[in-house]
Amino acid sequence: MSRSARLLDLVQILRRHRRPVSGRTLADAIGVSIRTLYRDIATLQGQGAPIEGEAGLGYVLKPGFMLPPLMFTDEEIEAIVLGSRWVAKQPDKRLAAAAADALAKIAAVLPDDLRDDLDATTLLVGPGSENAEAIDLGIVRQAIRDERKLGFLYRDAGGAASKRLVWPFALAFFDKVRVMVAWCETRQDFRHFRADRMSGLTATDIRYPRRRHAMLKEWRASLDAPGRNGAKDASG
Amino acid sequence: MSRSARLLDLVQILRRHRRPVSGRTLADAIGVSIRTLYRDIATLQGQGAPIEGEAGLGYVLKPGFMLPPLMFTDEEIEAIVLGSRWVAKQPDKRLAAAAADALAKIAAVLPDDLRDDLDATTLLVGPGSENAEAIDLGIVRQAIRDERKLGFLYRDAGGAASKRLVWPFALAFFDKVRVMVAWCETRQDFRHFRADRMSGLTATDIRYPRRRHAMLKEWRASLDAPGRNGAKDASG
DNA sequence: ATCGCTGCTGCCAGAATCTGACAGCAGGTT
DNA sequence: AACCTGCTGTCAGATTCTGGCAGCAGCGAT
Repeated sequence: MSRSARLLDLVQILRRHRRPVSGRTLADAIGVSIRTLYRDIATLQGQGAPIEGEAGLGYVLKPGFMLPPLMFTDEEIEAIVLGSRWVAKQPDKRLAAAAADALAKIAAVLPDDLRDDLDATTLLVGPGSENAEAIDLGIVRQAIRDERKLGFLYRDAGGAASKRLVWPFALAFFDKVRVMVAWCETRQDFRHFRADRMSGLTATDIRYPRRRHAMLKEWRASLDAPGRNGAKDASG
Repeated sequence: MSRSARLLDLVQILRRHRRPVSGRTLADAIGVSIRTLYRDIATLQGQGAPIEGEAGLGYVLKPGFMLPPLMFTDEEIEAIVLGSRWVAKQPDKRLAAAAADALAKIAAVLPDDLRDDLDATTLLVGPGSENAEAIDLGIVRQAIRDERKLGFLYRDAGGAASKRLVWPFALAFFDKVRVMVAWCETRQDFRHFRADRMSGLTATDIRYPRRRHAMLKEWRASLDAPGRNGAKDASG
């Protein structure tokens, strides 16, 4: 058995005991000498495992779990982060704090570019309707990641349809409705588009000339300025 | 630099390149021989990293990310799983599928006892009100984990208060309101209790005589039997 | 087809690391 | 005081890792 596998085993064994376990017992369980066990414990502590040893008693692992190395796709990471953000906004303060802590741990090991991707997935909570969107939001997310222009047909609240070419930079999640935030080329302004009112989505190869991150920042600033009224649902 | 750290570095370097990178380049980047690089690539592939090598071209890493070993508390894991379950129920099918995949990967490496804990946190989506609960749900979660009785004061829809001693076994999340599901000793039946109507929460040391998992199963079965009417909001 | 580049595997000796045993100290329980 | 336990240092042997070499196969360009 490899050393790394043995370390995970050790954590699992510790998890199964609430009372202190002596090093001798642990060493026998994983089949190594007591000396090596001490080294393993030290390694685990170095990796952040909350193991405590007390002389005369033994070792205890604070409730928790060590996740082994896992491979996630971008979308899976995005789903986890989005879900955790939602939990972090729930009224259950304890669980919300736990979600925030978990997010911080994940964010700490994420490469910068992926962290930027996640910033483009804003989480907003508010009242929403039940309509399910017919379009493939994967295309929208890809366009945001690649900073490419996106074409589609938009039907506004009044039912009037219009053709749009936009620079998408964020996807917001209301309770039931997804909203894409973008710079609209036709209107020369920020607009947001309800996903359930979009159709005929067309990904283009044309990169738009601005940085996604900068636009997001600018859009947020525009939201804070009540006089300007910020972005509005695209009807104009 | 340790081998494990080097492997993570290797993934990071691969992430930064979209075009194929030759093994020679990678080997120089991490400071090892080409032979060792081949071994490292093989190890990573063995751990599930989607690295592909083509003769005459080089290596490409499919978009994704390898999470290094991370330590989470029980509550942090619970928050992540709950959030992912929420995402998995969203109308955005692509992201929902990603959330389900991520959950499967996490569940695969979770010890059984922790998985049971998570089953006790049911996710239900439906209309809810805005009331924030005043009690500490951490106590409820702890009681569920320990399978211990819980005492509290409950105010029903009509405003009448009653003292309760229950065997809690699940915590359900509606959109805005948390609901505890438990066997009520006084009423000798399953009941669910809105967290915002509970007060004076008292954790006891008394273990209740049934297994949490069995009660959860029985409760779910009772929900499917319309004649019995299942558990109701505790007013009787 | 030929050439060059690359991925991939087997082999082997030296380097690096891991491991077990022993000794000794400190802190806690009985 | 006696005992158990955590923890550290040291050192030789076992194990693993590493680099160099050789050879085969697939791909693209000439």
